[in-house]
Amino acid sequence: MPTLKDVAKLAGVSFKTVSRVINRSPHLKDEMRQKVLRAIDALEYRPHHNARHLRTGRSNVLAFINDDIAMTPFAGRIIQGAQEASWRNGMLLLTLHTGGDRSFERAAVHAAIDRQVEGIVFATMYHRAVEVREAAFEIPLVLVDCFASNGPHTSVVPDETGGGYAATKCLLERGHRRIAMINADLKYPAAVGRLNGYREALKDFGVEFDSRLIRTGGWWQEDGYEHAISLLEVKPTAIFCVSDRVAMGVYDALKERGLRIPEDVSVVGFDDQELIAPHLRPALTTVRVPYFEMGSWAVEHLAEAGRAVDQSKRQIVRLDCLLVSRCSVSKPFQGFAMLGEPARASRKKHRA
Amino acid sequence: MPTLKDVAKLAGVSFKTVSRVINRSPHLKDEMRQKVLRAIDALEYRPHHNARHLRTGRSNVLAFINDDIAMTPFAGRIIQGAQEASWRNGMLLLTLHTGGDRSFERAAVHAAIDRQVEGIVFATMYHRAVEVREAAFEIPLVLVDCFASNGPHTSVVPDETGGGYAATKCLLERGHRRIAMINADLKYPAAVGRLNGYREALKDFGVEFDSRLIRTGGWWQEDGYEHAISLLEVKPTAIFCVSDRVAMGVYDALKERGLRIPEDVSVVGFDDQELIAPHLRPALTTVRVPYFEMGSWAVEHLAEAGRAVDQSKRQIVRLDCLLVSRCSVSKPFQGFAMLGEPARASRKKHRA
DNA sequence: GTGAAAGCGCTAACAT
DNA sequence: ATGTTAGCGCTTTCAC
Repeated sequence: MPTLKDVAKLAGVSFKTVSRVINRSPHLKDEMRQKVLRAIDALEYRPHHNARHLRTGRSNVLAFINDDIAMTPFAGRIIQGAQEASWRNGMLLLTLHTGGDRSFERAAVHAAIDRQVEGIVFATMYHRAVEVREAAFEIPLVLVDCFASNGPHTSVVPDETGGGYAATKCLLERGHRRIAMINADLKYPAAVGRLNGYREALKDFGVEFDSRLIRTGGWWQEDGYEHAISLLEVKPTAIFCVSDRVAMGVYDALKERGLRIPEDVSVVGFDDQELIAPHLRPALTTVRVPYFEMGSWAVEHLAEAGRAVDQSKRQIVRLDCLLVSRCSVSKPFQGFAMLGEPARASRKKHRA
Repeated sequence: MPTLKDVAKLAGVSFKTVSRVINRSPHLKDEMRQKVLRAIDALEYRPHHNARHLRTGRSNVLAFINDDIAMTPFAGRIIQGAQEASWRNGMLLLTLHTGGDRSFERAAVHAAIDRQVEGIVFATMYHRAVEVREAAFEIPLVLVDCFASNGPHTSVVPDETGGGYAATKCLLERGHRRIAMINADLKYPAAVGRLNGYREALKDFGVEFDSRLIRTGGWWQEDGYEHAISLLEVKPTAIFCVSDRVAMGVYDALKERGLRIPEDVSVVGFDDQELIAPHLRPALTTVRVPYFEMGSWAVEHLAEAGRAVDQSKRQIVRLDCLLVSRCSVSKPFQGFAMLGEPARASRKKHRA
């Protein structure tokens, strides 16, 4: 690998002049610059990034640490956002995953710091509280899809409440009044936020909250299936699901009972999983979580922090969760009328 | 940040002695070592990794470059495998994604080389041929889930044929003879391999290949749905799907026609997507693709190459695709008998 | 405008 | 067994 000196020798200048060319120093004769540029080209010289770093103290590397990347396609979107933002800012990402192991988490942070990363992005695979280890205090840190349970730390999370509101509103606007919600356990911030959004929307439309329309459990297809079955007794005209996977289970249950979506029951999901939502029959109306944007926000924030080191103003930023309209929502029972079937009969079938 | 010299001063030794302690040099008095260790502890000294690298020429960093990480949960498994192997070998991973953009790919490789990575793992989100850019020739390279169309390069891919064989065999062993396959376009190596495996298994069981049982198209639920509908005319007792997503579509079609899985038709998928396969009703029997293992193999190979630099013996390694048995496969029509229904009637229903 | 010298934090080679 | 010197490839400071 050629070095500055090799280039200088070939160009017949001091090696400092080469350095000046590379760093675009303004005080340089043009002929000098051309000579050097030619030599650089000829040797295919590329600056030794780490040597530069040793001198300047800037590594231009960020660490991306996450608890588990393999189990969810979300992590990929966060990384992608972080990655693109890094690239824009001339930085690279050192990625580490901890598998959720606390002692490994500590080791990962240390490994990153030892590599002189300029900041750490810590992302979790679902929205939750995390305890920030002391080691991470040494350098700028941004939490993604999680927030610190101990002390203030900059963090970026989805606006779950806004998402729940958007999902419910789209149902209310179409005329639904008996809207069920299949939620996850309230120990999850996402579940709490989405329920709050649901209640707020109800209130704004003057619909009274009815706890009999609420189910609470897990995030999975199985949960959706079971709760949908039990919900049929309460005769909802629409079901808001806490996740796309729950919505999948709801689809199964509804179809099994001979109910059509959206003619008989409208369904809204949450997550906009590209592998699932657009490919269900009918394609699922759902809420998009801004994973990409969170990853990118985190890195942009870190890059800014590098310039103006004001880590003092720590904050929790909530990014919008937007509704993605597809085909699983319609007016209540409209489909029956359109098909020419007597609305009463279908109603009976549904509510039997 | 404290340096070697700070530690040396505190411990009252030369700074080279400290270096020796850190690098576990054998020739050291124990009292010396203790003194130094105490000073290191007191100052919370941590070696400056990049300075060390500058001297030794070893960065202990690998680049993980992939075309697109966000669109598939597979990428996460590859990264995870690569990551854990890196950690075992004292290395870290610099991740970059190219978004499939060729010029960006080039830039990414250069950025990685400029950071003095010791090797590159290049992974694709689905099994395919890639053209390796000249830039990548400079340092050790391993291709994951893809292979080089130009010249020999070490690469690790799934054994698609073995996977197709395993899926088909499990059906044949249960007594199925009319086994349909919903495949993807044959421009994909995965589709070719899985079809070959299907045919090999058929041959081993003395079953003649029947092209009317084959459908070719895309990877998605929609494809599965449409092909399943058209397949019902040919009365298969089992359907082998090229992907879990295709299997999802098949489930939809079968259920819509009142056919039960596996009682009326057995279904096998491919991919073992943890978000889908175990949560379908019934849980999907499928074939696991060794993403984790491929990622980890790539890094282990690179780490070995670092020790014994024998890049000459380039190779394509195929890793096993194993069957994951769940509930979507049974003997042909067995369910009808078990339910006490006359087998003939059910047969009629199915083949009508 | 250009060059010479110093040094970032560390390890390798040679002393002692 | 420990210390001294040199230098990895680069940028910064300060002469000229």
